[in-house]
Amino acid sequence: MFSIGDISRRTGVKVPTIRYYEQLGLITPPQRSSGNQRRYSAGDVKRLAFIKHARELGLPLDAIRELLRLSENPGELCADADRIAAAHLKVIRERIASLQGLERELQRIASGCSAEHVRDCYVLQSLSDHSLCNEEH
Amino acid sequence: MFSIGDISRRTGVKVPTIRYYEQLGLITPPQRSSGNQRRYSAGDVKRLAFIKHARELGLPLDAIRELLRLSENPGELCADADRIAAAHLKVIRERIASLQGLERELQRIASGCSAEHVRDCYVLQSLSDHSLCNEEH
DNA sequence: CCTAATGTCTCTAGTTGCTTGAGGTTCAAG
DNA sequence: CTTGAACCTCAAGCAACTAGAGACATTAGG
Repeated sequence: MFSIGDISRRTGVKVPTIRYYEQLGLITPPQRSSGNQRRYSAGDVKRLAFIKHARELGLPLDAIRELLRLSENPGELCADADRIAAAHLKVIRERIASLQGLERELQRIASGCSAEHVRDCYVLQSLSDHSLCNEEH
Repeated sequence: MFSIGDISRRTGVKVPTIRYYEQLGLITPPQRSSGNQRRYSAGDVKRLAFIKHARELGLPLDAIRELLRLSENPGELCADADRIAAAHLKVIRERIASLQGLERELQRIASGCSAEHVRDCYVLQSLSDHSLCNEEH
């Protein structure tokens, strides 16, 4: 039996976040001590670690909810889990591509300013005037 | 004199977002028609376009607020504007690097599953067991 | 000039994934 | 038995909007 602080240290998930996950229904309400404090089992720790790991990989909570649901039915086909992972990979790749566009543009703008005063600042001019840009965004 | 819908179409910023920016003090409250509707000047359009462009580049609103303040004092040194742009570029690069780490890991996980059933699913196993990972995250 | 359609007004609440705080109770060590 | 840390609930705050309700304004067509 672990207190909420115990599983927080074990999983790296902060205490208020654990309570928040419980509120969302991602983890089931654990047993309580006689004084109404949460007492977790080893299974609860595993489940929370799963959530933590998935969050570190950037998966949104509703995808995690679905993965948890799947992992509770070991006999089901795992195509759904693969699909969720693949969809998320796609999202991440799109996000990277978009950020790389911004990176190029911002790099160009930020390195293009050789002015001293705000009046001639290329950064500010670029922001004012979209036509100074190379790419779409 | 432009209505809020006019400048929305001109800048691509949605109507409720314009009102939201006014509420935050990013744009000054415009004049009003006799019937209490907002009426904007050409200067307001420029300012809003500036904000839009900066948002498209991913700058947070408080950085934009600072850039707007700078651009109103043309005699000041523009080092601050350059610094804001450079700092944001750094943030973007870090975000890209972090996402690329996730991409590699998720790619590995997602392509490593050749199981049929959830019980043997490599995706779910990887999420349960952090030690199956190659990199930190 | 009237009417209908569209635009605009304010205000509130919802989104995602938490974090922070207030005000109070319980637990564990000494 | 006391003290200090950990825990409890509930509410609100963060970024950056978006969505909806219910009411008023504007404008184009007839």
